[in-house]
Amino acid sequence: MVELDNSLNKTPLVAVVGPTASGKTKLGVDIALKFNGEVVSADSMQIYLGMSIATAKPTLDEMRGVPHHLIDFLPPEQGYSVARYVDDAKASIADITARGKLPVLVGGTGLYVDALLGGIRFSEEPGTPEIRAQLYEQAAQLGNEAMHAMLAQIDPEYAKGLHPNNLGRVLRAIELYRATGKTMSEQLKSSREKPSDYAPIMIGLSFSDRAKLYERIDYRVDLMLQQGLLEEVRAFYKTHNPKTAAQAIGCKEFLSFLNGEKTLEECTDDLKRETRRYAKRQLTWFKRNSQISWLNYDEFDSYQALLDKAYSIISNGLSHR
RNA sequence: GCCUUUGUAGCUCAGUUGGUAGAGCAGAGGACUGAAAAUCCUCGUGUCGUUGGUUCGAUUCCGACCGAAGGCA
Repeated sequence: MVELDNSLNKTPLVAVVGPTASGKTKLGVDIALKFNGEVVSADSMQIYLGMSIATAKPTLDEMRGVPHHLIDFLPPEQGYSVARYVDDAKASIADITARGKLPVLVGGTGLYVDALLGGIRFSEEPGTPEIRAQLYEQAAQLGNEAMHAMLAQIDPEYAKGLHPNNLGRVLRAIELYRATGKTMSEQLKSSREKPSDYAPIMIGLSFSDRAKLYERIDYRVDLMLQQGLLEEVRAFYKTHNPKTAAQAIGCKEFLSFLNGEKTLEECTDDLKRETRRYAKRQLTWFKRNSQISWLNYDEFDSYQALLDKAYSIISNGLSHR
């Protein structure tokens, strides 16, 4: 099959990305309302049932009647993965598009967004917990350096770019090789052989003054506490034994308060700090993506002005496809 | 008012037996392919409160002043 102009074959969609607390939820809904769209979340924590305050899930009010996909559907006991996300999101997008509506991807999990929009094809092998467990055991005995050296035997190119302390990734690369005979370097190459199915219009939301974003984060954490974050966390641990979901910021920080190890104030400060750091990591991730049109709140007179700019970027983008 | 302690990086504090200084935290930058709100790497020059004095040389010793904390009146 020959593709004359692959933009013609691609599915248009809007993606709203950016750091936590930058206002993606609101903007996403506004865009969906304006362009007859539905929201597809790209958030590795909002997929889970429960922990609604901690993960800042949109409330029914905030959704304003716009259907939201990939939110609040998985029991916290279950693990999840990028590969599964890509499958799930593809299905949602196909469904939305088939009904003649515009998919609006909204979320801050950079890996999920890029894997989906970049058309990355993951290995067929769905992850092998036995091999992984065995490797971790081995690592506990031999140490990080030894495991890194082991990887260097298998895949020197990939090992070169990895610090030995980044154990998770060292072991994942060994695991992949043992399970499939394929090195991570080979996997990285083959994952990008096919072009993406999507023609995204990407909007990044942030602040040119980092301190402003941090103020918003602090404010939002205080708000979460007023909304009953602590009760939510307490109840969550009582009824669940979460795996991935336990990594959620806003969850793990309060554990030491519930244990009596720290005061509520200390935990709240921890939560704010961790959220700020998370926001910074998100910015680092998205900054390198040249497809993103950035809109900085503090460069607009009002939210409406920012919204108008977003609308015009999208209208423009859609008419060129 | 007097006495004591104290004033060093955004914060908490080390330190220099006199040769202009370093930790933790905060913060910044970066990586990222099946746990990603995770995981990991790199980054420390600041009128050593101000001002005089002693000294070849003072952030370090001495004096005064200013600020802070405590004590006595």
